[in-house]
Amino acid sequence: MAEWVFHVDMDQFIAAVELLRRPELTGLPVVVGGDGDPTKRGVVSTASYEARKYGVGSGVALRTALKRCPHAVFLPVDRDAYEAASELVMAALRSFGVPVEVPGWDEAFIASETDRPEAFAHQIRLRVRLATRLECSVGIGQNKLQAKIATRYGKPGGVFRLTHETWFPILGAEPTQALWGIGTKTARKLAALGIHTVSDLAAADPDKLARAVGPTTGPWLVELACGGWHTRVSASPHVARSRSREITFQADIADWGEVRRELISLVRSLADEITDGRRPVRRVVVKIRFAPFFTHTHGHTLAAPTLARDALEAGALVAFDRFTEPRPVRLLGVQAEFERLRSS
DNA sequence: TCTGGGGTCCTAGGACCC
DNA sequence: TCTGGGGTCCTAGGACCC
Repeated sequence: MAEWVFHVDMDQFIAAVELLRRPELTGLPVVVGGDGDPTKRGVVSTASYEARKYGVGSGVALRTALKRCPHAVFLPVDRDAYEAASELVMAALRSFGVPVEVPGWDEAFIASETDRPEAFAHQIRLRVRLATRLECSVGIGQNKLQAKIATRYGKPGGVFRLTHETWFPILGAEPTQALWGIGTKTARKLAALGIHTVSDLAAADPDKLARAVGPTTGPWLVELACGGWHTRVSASPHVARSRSREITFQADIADWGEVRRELISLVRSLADEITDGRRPVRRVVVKIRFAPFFTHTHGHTLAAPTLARDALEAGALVAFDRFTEPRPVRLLGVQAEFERLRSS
């Protein structure tokens, strides 16, 4: 039997969870984001397929979404509800007794040996639906990259297979941004080198790309374009590197004393979240986005790794005091980096 | 398109050491 | 006495993803 990788991706996950408890909204354009008030600063987390017809998708500003689709139903983000739904989905996937890797709330990779991958994919969809009443799409591939990209072609509610043989016929003429890991910035850099399509990138010289985008990233991009991605599906639990809290103010804050008070409150709430027996924090980083929209960070490495609230607060203030230009602040964030586990 | 919140990994330059 | 080369860590920023 052959080894296949399956990528399970929930359809309009957040919107679908909301529709489960508000069935009367089914068929309407539903937009989930921020605190549900589309006149405030914030972006769309997920829009229902009905709303997407109006150009409202993930990442669009709520105010823009309101203009494009004024009759949409706007709902606040309810993290706890999505995490609970996600747990049910992942439990259903693990019930197959094969390795399940969970890179995000609404998606998972599964490795399994089978000669009938489509049949297994349909089994996955059935089991998820029975456990959660939610729909998903399943991509099938010979590695994680192929499976991940295949899902896109299966959406919504379908199954699609992508292999070494079909990779270039299906993706070769697509723009480089079709690949997972290439965004607008990298696509633009590649275009400047005359690389526009996946096929162009697959044929590019890795050394030349290394000089353009970095020693690791360059050769990796070529490998991506060839449809290779040689990492195994790993069922081992995710070990967090960091934990952060950030807040975008509804109006920019010009009073530096107020920014400082907001920081203290942020770092205290962050400390409360991470004191439950995790690894100690070795470094605290403060992030400030100034008006109109440029971001700076300053960090402070603690004298010794700790989970003590006072030490985290003091560390955050040391980092904060390295910001010397008091300009109006749009966003304030604080990040705790955990002590790294020593390998070997 | 006036741009959230929570993450991850990579890059490049400087410090520091031998 | 004006100066090599390699390794590694730290730091800030960039890019990307969901």
